[in-house]
Amino acid sequence: MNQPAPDNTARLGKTYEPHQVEDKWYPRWERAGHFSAGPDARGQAYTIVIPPPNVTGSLHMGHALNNTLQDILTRWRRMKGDTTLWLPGCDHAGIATQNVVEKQLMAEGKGRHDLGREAFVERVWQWKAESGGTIMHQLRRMGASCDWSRERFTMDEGLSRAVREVFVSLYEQGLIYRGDYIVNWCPRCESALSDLEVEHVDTEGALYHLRYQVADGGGELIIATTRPETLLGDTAVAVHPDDARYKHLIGREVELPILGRFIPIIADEYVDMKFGTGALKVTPGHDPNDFELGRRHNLPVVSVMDTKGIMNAEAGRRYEGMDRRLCRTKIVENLQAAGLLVKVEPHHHAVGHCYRCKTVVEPMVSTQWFVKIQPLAGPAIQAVRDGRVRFHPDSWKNTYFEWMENIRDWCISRQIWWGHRIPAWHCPCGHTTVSRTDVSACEACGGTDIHQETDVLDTWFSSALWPFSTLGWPDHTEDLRRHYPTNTLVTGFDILFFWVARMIMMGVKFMGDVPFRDVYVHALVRDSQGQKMSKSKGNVIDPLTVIDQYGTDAFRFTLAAMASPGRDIRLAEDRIAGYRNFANKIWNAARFIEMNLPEGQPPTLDLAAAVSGGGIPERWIAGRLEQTAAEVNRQLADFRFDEAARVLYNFVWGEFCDWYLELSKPALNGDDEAIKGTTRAVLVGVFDGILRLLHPFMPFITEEIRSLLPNTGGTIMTAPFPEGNPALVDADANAVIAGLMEIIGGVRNIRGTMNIPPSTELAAVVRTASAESARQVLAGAPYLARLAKVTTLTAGPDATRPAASATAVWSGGEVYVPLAGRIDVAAETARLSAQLAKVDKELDGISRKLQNPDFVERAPAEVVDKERERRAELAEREAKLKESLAFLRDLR
RNA sequence: GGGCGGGUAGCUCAGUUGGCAGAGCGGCGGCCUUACAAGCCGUAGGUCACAGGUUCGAGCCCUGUUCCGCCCA
Repeated sequence: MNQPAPDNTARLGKTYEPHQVEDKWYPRWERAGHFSAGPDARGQAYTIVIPPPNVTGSLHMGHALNNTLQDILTRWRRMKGDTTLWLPGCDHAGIATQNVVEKQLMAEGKGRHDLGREAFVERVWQWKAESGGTIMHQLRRMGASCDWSRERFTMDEGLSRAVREVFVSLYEQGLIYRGDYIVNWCPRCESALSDLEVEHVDTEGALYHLRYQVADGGGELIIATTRPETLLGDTAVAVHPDDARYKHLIGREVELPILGRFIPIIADEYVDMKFGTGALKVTPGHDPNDFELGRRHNLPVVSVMDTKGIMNAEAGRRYEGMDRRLCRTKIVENLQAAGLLVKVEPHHHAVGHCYRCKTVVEPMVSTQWFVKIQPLAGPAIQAVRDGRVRFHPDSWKNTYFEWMENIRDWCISRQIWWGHRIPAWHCPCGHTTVSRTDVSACEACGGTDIHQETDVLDTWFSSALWPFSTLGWPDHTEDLRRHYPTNTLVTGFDILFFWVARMIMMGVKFMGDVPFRDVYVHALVRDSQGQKMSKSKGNVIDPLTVIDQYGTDAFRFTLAAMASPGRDIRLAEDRIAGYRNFANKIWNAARFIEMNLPEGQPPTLDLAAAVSGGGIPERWIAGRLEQTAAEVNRQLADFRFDEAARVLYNFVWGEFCDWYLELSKPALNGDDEAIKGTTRAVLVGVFDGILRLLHPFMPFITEEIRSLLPNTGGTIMTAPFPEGNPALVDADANAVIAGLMEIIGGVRNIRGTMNIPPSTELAAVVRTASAESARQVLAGAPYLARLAKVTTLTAGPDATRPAASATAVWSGGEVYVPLAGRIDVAAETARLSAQLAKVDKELDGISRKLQNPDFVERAPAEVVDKERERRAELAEREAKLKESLAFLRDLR
């Protein structure tokens, strides 16, 4: 400890300045190895794997919330003595990362094909080395206590080995297949997307009604479509088998406009008779539903676009080479000219967009790799049903079941270069060799003219393995043994399907156990208007700006306090300012304590011992600390970060600072050295408990203050977390303090409403229920003097009301404040009448309740007793108020 | 179209087996009180979206309506 400053001059500054403190502690913690789970086992393991952010990403509010909560859990469990591992790392984000580097190339006037695959991938690695993973550094500013020695990247050698093992193993078991199917295709990325990677955006489109001529003079058929340009790929028209309007046409043919091809009219129950005209054009090449329909009816598949969304030769000479959008315009014009366009109706529909680049997705048929998902989904559903994985809030399991039960096969191949290349080698003989190690010859024919599959895997394929691949799987490592299954996954609901569900499937499949026990699902952070933050809206608040402005601790506390389950967070800036003030409050409490410590002799830190020699306020505050500690533990165990934060805030500010610090002053300023000593000890002891309780939420300020005050040495990061010792809870002290608070409140109320300046000294006469109570009140004289400026105090069961006094009612009796010459009878009458009205209103309600025989008979006895007790209290209060009012009337 | 979540003080939000409607910010009045004016003391402010129902008792449970948001098709 530094030299204490002389004469009550504070060594600590008047306001808390977060920046140097933050810059100072983080590197110290990291250097000291406090973040590392270490190789040695100590206590039980507690493990969290980070939801790996994109390597291209930078910290946004979602990350800030997500990682604050993980850090609170991690720091809390670390202080409780667990071997905690919070494993950090990034995701290689295939399409996103490739886009970033392609943009760079574009600026140089080059495309990726100019470089070739190998050079391009090399370039991406180079980009990653230079600018990737900035978010990992930003997390440090959040105070995140990740074990950086175990940082992982999905493209690391080890994780890539895990990917290969899983791919080959699934392939060998027949759970991965390759085939021609219709998939979501992004013409800009020129790659397939999984169903999940398509964002449906409500769009104001149009429904075109087109006239098709039935062959052999059978009249005409009007079909309705939102995508007229795809008619070039139509291979049938479908109607519902029960549709009387069209029954007679089934089996005949229509002439496809423009191309003049003849296609059959088929019947299928898929057709919705109520939609449009009830006649559906069928384009198996460009619509997933039509594709299924086409399979059922053995229809040919015609693709009329290339991979960039440009019409191809199948579209006919007139349209070949046109962009699909232009083609739509042209074709509508041409149909109209030919008299084949019946009408155009406005139409709402959801249009699929690429979630990475927002391009309108084109369903296309191509050769892709798929995971057969049903056999994996079953056991993963079971794991949640059994409670082996629990969701918090619990209701998310419904969403999980809903999705898992309707899950479709997962398209895992992507036509990009950055990612895990599929370990399959194609041979001209037609055989494909899938292997854990690179091969140079076909396993079927031995031919060496083979080439590796050019597709890479969906990034989520590797993310799905994250909870075990990061721990060393497929090797049987010590980390894996100790830390799998991990304990808690903290994540946003937006990746529940992308990631959480797939991790459960893969964990159960390859590890034989779930990847985590608890999934805490947090909400979205919105702006103060409730809008989703987005760059295009310009309403993004940068977490780093917030940190600069208010400090990391205040920011973290805000996020924790607002993390109520099942509700989005509207980030209101004044809320952050409020918690910045809270940090300052804590700082000033430290300042006060520091000023009141004697030079060179730190007080004992044994709180229990100190309390036993302390006064009523000491016994009270120590007990309240323990109750608070118990509550905080309870709430954190239940993932109620908001409740834990609130309990702490209220205790620290509302009880410790507002009351106890004031109550400690008479002793600290007195002459009794023994009392001074115990008071100091309790002050420091309770405050140290507060710092430890707050540490998971506010790591920096708590460490800084603890280092400045007497303590048992070492970092607060590994100081024991208070569990709440019930033995220190003192009901008698609580009651005495509660009474004291009432009396002080009563005097303050009189002072405030009667406009008596705080500086005016008052006398008070307290009527009590007993001599014992009077003794306790009188013992509180120094507190009343300080907190209510009552300098003359008398108390007793028979205390009489002085003339011209204002009255306050407390549960033990009344408080009279003589105000000779000052009392405004009218004002005092009004004040008491207002109180009386309130009491009467409440009393009315309770009386009515108690007069209701049904309530008395049916409600639980303890509830009825409580109400009776309450009524007695109120009645007494009412009587006292009436008495005081009568007294005032007599004064007139 | 199907599903989920939400509507509580002027604003942002709590309200955990149904039993006294709360906090912060803002408002109003008073205070530089030897930790803190980013503070202290006091105080006002509510048809718990609407309509029914269950219950002795509903912000909470049930049904319907309405508005907002999200997910899926």
